[in-house]
Amino acid sequence: MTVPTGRRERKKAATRQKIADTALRLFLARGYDAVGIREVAAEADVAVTTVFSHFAAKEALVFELDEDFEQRLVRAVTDRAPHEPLIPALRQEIHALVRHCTGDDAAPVWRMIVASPALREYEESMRLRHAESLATAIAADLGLPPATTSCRTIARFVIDAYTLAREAAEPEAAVDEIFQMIEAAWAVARPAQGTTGRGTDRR
Amino acid sequence: MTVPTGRRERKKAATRQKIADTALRLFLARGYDAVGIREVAAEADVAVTTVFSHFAAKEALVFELDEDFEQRLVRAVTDRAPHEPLIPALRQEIHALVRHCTGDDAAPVWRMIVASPALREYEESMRLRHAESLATAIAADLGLPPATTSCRTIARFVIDAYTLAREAAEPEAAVDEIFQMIEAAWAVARPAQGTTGRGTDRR
DNA sequence: TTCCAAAAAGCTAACCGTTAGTGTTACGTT
DNA sequence: AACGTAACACTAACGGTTAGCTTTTTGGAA
Repeated sequence: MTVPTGRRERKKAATRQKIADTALRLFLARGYDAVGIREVAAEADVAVTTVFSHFAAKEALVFELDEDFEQRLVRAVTDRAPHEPLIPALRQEIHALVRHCTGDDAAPVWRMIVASPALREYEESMRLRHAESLATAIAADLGLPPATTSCRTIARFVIDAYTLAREAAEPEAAVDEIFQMIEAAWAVARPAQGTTGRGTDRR
Repeated sequence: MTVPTGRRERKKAATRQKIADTALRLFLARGYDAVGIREVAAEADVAVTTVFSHFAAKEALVFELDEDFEQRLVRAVTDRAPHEPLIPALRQEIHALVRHCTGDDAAPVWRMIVASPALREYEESMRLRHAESLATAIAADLGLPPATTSCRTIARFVIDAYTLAREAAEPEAAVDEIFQMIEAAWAVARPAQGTTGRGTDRR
């Protein structure tokens, strides 16, 4: 039972990386829609089925780097310091995420995403799944049932903030502006807080 | 230059209707994913290309009835009585829309949509387009530039309200709950109102 | 009435993303 | 050394979608 980096796992990771790199290179060079899966597979010297055994869909090749988005948001809720209120913690995390994807190194990829309707649609759908995870984390943190409406609402508002801020002329200012609105919305939501949560009122 | 209902337009509309009816009937009978476009075309006695000349995609066959959703939201903003505030007008419209799609007659269609990931994804993407239209209408109503962040934010919140309320245990109550949050968010947004709008402050 | 331009519909044939089915190779374990 | 299995390859297909081209229908002009 050798646990760490076996050759098999290394080879698998290498293949995956090779596919992702090849795909991104071709996409950036000639446009996402102009490059087919068969071509990516040929250029990476793998079979088409191998591509789909590593990535769920063609769009997923582009969002490979974006993997930890969901975890970061959830952790911003669960791992925050005691007595730290919820919304500011999320605001800080969204700030970091927006800053990251508007940086110069990520700009070409982002331009490609905006240019392709298929990629935009895929991302939106992905973000909605993230919103569900975030809602669950928030509800758990407050000791509320997982599908509480106010928690789901705030979670979606936070995702909206991320999406809208990126498209704004001044992303950083937009984050603050939208989070002022979210803060106000959360203040009036006041979900009945349970007793199995973290115990201290730091909403 | 005969303007109104020529025979040509009537026949075209009839063909379109026949396709939509056939498709919905087959989808409800055997499941959305189990019925292919070629089968819908054969059953409606038209060519496959004719189906796609009337509907942009397979999913659009299901949302044919939902066509005026966008217009209703926009009109809720533009056609409201003078001095009537914005958010309550939207709340009322969302109430009506939620009531409509949770009614008994629409229930089977709705169940089908929820059961199919492809349809869910398509609907979300559609709603986002609606949010953009709504944002533009709100901005125009206030005499603001079309892409004002606070207007886009509120528009997305309103769409979120529609989506979340439909999935809540008590949809009507959820609409009111979420709109309390939206009202608070809008109150702090306070976008600088221009002078070319409708002139009266009835935000 | 006759004829023409254009809209609507049809047919064929393909493209593209994706998957099922079926091997084959290479690795980790015993 | 032998075995089980994970990774990958190959073929062939399926379903949604579109391009290219022909045929039919229709509204209006000559």
